[in-house]
Amino acid sequence: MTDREARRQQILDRARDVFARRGYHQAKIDDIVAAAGVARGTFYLYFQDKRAIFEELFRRFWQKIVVSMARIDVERPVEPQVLAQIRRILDVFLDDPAMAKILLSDAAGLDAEFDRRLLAFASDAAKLLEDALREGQDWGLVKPGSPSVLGFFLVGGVKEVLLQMVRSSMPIDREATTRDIYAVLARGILVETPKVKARAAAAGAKRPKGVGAKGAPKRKKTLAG
Amino acid sequence: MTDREARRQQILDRARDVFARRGYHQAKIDDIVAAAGVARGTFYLYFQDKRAIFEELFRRFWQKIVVSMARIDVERPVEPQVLAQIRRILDVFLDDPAMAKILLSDAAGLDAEFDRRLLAFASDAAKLLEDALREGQDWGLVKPGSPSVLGFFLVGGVKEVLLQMVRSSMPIDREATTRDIYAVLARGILVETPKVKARAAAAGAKRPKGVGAKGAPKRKKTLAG
DNA sequence: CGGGCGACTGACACTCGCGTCTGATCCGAG
DNA sequence: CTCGGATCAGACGCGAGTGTCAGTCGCCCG
Repeated sequence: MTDREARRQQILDRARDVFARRGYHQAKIDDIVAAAGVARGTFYLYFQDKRAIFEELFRRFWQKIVVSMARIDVERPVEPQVLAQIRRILDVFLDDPAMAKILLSDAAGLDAEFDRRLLAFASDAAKLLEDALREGQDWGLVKPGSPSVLGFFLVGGVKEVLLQMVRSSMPIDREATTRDIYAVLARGILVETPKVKARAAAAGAKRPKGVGAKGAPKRKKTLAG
Repeated sequence: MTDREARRQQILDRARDVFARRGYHQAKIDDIVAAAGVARGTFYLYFQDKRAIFEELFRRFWQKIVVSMARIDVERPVEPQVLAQIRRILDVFLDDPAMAKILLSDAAGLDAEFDRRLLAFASDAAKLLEDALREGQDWGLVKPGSPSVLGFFLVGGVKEVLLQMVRSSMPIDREATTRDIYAVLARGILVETPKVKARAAAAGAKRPKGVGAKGAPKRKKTLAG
């Protein structure tokens, strides 16, 4: 039956490409069978319908992600563990850009049932992350703040960075990106300065208070994703 | 013609609700006309097709966002400006949760043309934000790191927080959320500690290095969105 | 009063893509 | 060579959903 498995895999691979290129709704069965070089009927020999093949792709990639996860051991130095974790996630997504794009931009909005399942995943995982952050706060490793807000922020940040990287298909320095993300986690992006109440009216290149540049354009971007 | 405008607005409002509830693809013209209490034909008197009404909703909301934006003046204290900016964004989205949900989760993946336009928006805005961050780095206000990675991270973080808030429709403390987001921007989430190379093997509740709790579950959440 | 106008209606014809099915073809095993 | 299973090409029927169009209705104006 290794023959059958190979054929199945071939169709899966091509379907993945089509989904990534066109998006779920624009991807027609005809596109998939054409890309896979098989007849229409053959497709239905291996998969019940379009939804089923999409779910299988989704499930397989999800599995890779889950495997890449490791709990942080607070008894040991945390920084290298977190760096390694970030790097693993980057690798999983960037090694399969097509699936990454599908997961990050097409997965939502398929239908009510699929959305429901994603939401369920999301809320389970959010709760776990919340607990992890709360625990970190208890240990004094994580700063105060609503754990759920922090968690969503981190998750969203990583998602967006990955999505943009995959979309623009520009050259990616994974090592540098890992460090950048870690830097945000660890220290934020604004320079820490003593509480200088400097009203700083006049000119001169004296830096005012310790806060960052965040201009109008920023959120523009936000929504475009 | 105020009559005509009113009718148009009525259809727009109801369509917004339907899109928010069902998502773009699941929302049928029949759903919209039923919700608006008009006949099928009437809909086409006011809008060319489903795509057109969606674009109009999108365009209007986008306008509100653009208006809410203000450039950060580095000559004046930055912290209050950034806090106010975060708060304005929160207000725009949370005051119209239906549109927020549509924008944040249904906008991508409509079709090739719409995606293309979103990407254009995104890359323009990303470039502007990149410039802002780079400028901030020149001024010493923003820490080193790839401006584009930082920018995407921030944008993604804000998006995700908003999306989850809108989705779960739980009670929201806008003031506290504003502070939480600012805190991440300004200082990250991990507690800063001196470079203690503490290998810290044994037990004991001594805190190791200054890094945060980020466990396996986290990314699970990531993808679910 | 009646004729015309424009907003509105909803049944209808049409398109599109899905999933099935049929008969032909290919190929390895016996 | 022959048989049977897998595959092929593509025609087919079908249901969902769209956009249209002939017709209705209330209103105003002469």
